[in-house]
Amino acid sequence: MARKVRVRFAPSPTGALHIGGVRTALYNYLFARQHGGDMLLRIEDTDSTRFVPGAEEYILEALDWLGIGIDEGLRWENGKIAQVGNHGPYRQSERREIYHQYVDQLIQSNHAYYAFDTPEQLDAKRAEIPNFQYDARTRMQMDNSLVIGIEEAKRRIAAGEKYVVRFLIEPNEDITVHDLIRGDVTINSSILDDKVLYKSADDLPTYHLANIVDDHLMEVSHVIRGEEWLPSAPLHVLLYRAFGWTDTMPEFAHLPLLLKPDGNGKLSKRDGDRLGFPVFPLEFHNQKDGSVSSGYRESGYFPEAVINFLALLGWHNSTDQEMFSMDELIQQFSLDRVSKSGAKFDYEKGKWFNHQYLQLKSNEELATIFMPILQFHLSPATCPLPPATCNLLPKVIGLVKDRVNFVPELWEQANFFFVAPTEYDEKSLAKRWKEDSPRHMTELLAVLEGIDENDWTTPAGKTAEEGVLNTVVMNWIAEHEYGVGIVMNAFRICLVGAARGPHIWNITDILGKDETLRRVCQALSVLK
RNA sequence: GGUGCUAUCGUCUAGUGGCCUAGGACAACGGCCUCUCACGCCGUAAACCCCGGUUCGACUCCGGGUAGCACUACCA
Repeated sequence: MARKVRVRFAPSPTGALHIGGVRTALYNYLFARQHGGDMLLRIEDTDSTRFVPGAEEYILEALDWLGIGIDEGLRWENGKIAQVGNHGPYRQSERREIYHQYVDQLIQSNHAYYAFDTPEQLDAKRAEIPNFQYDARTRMQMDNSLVIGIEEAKRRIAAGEKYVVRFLIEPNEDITVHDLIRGDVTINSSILDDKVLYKSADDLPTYHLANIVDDHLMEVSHVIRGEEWLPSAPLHVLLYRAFGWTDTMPEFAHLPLLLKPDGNGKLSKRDGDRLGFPVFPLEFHNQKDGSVSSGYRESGYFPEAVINFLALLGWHNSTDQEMFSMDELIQQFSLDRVSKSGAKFDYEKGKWFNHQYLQLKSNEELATIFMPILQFHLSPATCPLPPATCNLLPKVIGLVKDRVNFVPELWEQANFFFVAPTEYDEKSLAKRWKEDSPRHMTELLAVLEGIDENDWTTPAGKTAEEGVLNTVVMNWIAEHEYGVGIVMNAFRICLVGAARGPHIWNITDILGKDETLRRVCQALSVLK
């Protein structure tokens, strides 16, 4: 009896969604799709003090941008949050009554107890006793219902005293968790402390309780989450046992962590700032601390590239294939091909992926994306680009796209098509602008002037070398025994302002006769 | 400190006892192409953490070290 696959991604709205979280979401999504199951999204906002406004919207929008679809729970629809499914609500802060019931169940079955020790008292205890832990060895010295009795505890609660509910863990029991990626992991219950399950201060459970209750109620079949949860997995197993839900306990898979590109440790927001790359899918303006974090979307990444890059950070299909569409990933993804060790985040590889996907896009599609960027550079004011410029765009992009990784970089590669150079690159001049260059250019001007306007543009279907311009200019060069390189490079500097860019006749094609001549004259007047 | 997880080129990884003289990709370097800069193509350099054991044979299995990471909150 195969259970329907239901997985969940359950982020906390404490800030922007970290790229590691994105990968966790992606693996969950791939697994769900592959098995024809459901992908749920639940918000774990049980820490009221850490809530960041806008984080929820951010997470949902980011997943939507990346194409990680949500079948149930909270999702992004038409620019706002929508809730779907009949296991809701899907925000833990809206499930208080549900948790009350299960906390009571645990109290009544003696799997949990009330504790009144304040955070300050606990801190004092920890300062006083090295390695202090609230557990079987110490709980009878503490201020809880095990010591004072349940009646007295209830009296104090009724009197308004703050309390928590702790899980009572029996010591000296080996607990084995089967992990789909790592196999059996066994730990002894004595190292676990009596975890706080519920805090009356904000009338909310902690992660551990809420997580188990929700996964059970939402009929989650597989828990795929980060490795940081592995140490508490045995606690979760104990919780399933205490509730009597072992029959339907989900299977676990703990994913390796994403590590810093340099040095050691988990990848963090600070690494992105320090090394200059985004750690978040979308740009995020944190309303709580005022910080701004850069995002992959705003940096010019395609969602497909981010997905492909992330998918391969910890998973591999054992072939040499590198490029995977979402559909291919869904088809081929497998938890037992997920690596066990953490992966250092290699930003350079991410750029390469984006380069690949950019080459796959049509010039027209890229033109659409590039249009606003071009407009910004050309005329930051509102006036629309002239239609002639717009029509030219796909052709220009076709000439330069193979040399960029990101759409915004198109400007640096193609700016001279739209704006005549006013300055000339020092290095290029030093290397390519010779003593004879002014004379060459003056003569070239005359040669070009003699070419009929109708012969100017390379005919469709011909290569740049097959046009009239090439024939005429090459003949002229040969006739005077000028060096091809020396003339062409000087010419290029006149048109581009530097020794770079596509084939020269591709440039003259787009510039047209008038503009080409104008630029040579201009250069001649500036460069002596 | 305790507990757990992990360990192949700089990085992501392939490798499930003989196909390994350890494969691919990114990055690096060199060459080709060429009017330039790129792209592209070709090539070079680059790794099995250490010590034992099992075995005819170990990158692969076992044990022990070591190292890295995670967890050790009324955070998730």
